[in-house]
Amino acid sequence: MGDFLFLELKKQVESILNDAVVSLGYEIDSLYVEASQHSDVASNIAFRLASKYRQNPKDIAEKIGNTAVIGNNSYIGKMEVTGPYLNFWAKRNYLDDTVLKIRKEKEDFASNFSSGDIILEHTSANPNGPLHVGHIRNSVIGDTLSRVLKHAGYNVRTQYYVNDIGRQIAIVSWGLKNFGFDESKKSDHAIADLYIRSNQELEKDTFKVQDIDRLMQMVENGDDDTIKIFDESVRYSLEGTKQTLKTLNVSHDEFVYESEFIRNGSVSKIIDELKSTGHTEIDNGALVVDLSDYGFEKQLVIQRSDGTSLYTTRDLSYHEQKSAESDRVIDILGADHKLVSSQLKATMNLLGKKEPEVVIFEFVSLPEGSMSTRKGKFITADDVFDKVKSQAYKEVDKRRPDMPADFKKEISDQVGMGAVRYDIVSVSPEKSTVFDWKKALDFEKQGGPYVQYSHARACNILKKAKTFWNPENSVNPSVLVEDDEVALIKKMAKFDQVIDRSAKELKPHTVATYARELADDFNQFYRYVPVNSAEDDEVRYARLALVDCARIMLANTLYILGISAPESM
RNA sequence: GGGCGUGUGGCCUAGUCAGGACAUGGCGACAGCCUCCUAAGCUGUAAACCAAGGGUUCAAAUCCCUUCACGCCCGCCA
Repeated sequence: MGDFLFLELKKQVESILNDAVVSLGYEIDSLYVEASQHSDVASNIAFRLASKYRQNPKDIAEKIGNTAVIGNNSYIGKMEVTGPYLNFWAKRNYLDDTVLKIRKEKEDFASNFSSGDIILEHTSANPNGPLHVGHIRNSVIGDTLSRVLKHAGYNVRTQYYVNDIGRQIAIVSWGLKNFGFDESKKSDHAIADLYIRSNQELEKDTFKVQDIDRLMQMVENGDDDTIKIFDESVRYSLEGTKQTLKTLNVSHDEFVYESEFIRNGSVSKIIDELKSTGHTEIDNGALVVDLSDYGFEKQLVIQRSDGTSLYTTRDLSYHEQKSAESDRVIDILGADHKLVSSQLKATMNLLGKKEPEVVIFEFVSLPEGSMSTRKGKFITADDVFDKVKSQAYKEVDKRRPDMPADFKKEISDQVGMGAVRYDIVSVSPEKSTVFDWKKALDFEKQGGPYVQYSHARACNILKKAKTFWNPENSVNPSVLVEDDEVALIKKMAKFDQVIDRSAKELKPHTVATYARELADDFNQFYRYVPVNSAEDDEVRYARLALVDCARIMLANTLYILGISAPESM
């Protein structure tokens, strides 16, 4: 029947509609088949044909309804014409196949339908301090997206681009030389202290700014001692960042260092390539690229008048490398990169290279304004995680007072981080948000913990059935006829569409919405349909199989969201 | 000044790109439910005509125009 369920059903409806439309002599570009609240799938194609052919949409819908032929060997059970709408319902075998398929394929259900190599860059925060609540929006979006794309079948490599050569690292290194390193603190926090303190010093005494310029020149000229201290600064900062990301359940396959591109000659290579396009010129001693063909009024500076390279230039080299090593390049970037990323895309295009697909997310600000590492105005991710986890501990303690402390600790860590990740990923990236402690610590209903709880409930039912039911036993899914059972099965069947769309549109938040809906349907079922106490054996076993399917799907959805799925909580 | 993004019940939010059948869900409020599988659950009530105004269309939260508000950005920082 194909690899899909909902998508297969949709395809079949499109197919019979297309046959009907063609045989009636109409021409149309799309069949407008979508999921509907009135049926399983519906089409409003009659409206489109009505305006095109100047006929009554109801008549057209009627004609199509009379012409369309539903094959026996399909998922479509019923077609109904409701005024101008064409409604379709799935047949029983659609539900049965869904249950059987999930039981058979488990976490591989609706996966591996795409292929190709993707390099996905995310987080890439400057190594001059700890990650703050804005950075982790990048991490969560990037990590979730990489999980979605992997499930879809892509070979995804995630990269963190380390800016180890910029001005702010020079400032940190200057501070490290002058003030020393505070061993008592988490390394990235100690680096932030140095960065903030150094900035204050530099503001007071502009003479010292020359020190920074000198450090930058020395590092670009390959001075060993300077490189060493830069590396040390970066290593300290990154060490802390990696810990933070680990707590968030985020990991990168590779860390790519910006300085590499200067030292291995790629930067000078790309400058030559740009020159040979004929679109560069010298402006006040600096080398600039003319992007007016791409609608940019201002020229892009790629080399300073003192001959040193800029971030932009090194980023071009980095993208040249990514472009060569993969089929698709995806960047997750904050809203402040909108302009530079479109300039980068234009320049890549000018060079005749693959452009990155850029996912932009809007800013996270504080109630008192935007964050700034330099001014020390930020809330660190570590701080949020700690507070959320201890709040979660209180919640667990309240509900499961008799459980041992290590259970409470483990569950509260999972629930706390689940709440954080869900909270971040569930809002679409293009919305700017304001961080609010009260909201962060309030485990609002129907967030991460809600989905986790639904999963734990499913596990609990199965645990209770262990003595008399084996998940490997074959069952007859056709006895699952209650409304709540059918609704749950249909929701699970739609997983293929969710992954497909999320991967195509690079929108991770749709998976969060789906997770919530799936949990809704499961809880509904849980409330109204008895499983272990069902009177009939065949029914009980089929329901256990359904619970097992729900367990698999909830766990899988949580996995894609990077949230752990506790069996008990 | 210009560019990009956002504006949905008291608060947060889905839906907007591919216009259609009663605008999604939560928080908060109010009223209930321990129903045998964990009440981090479930049920019900009140509450938005989708920033404002115009336009296109048989049909607009969704497309176009204008205005307002907020956020981000605008060449030798990263």
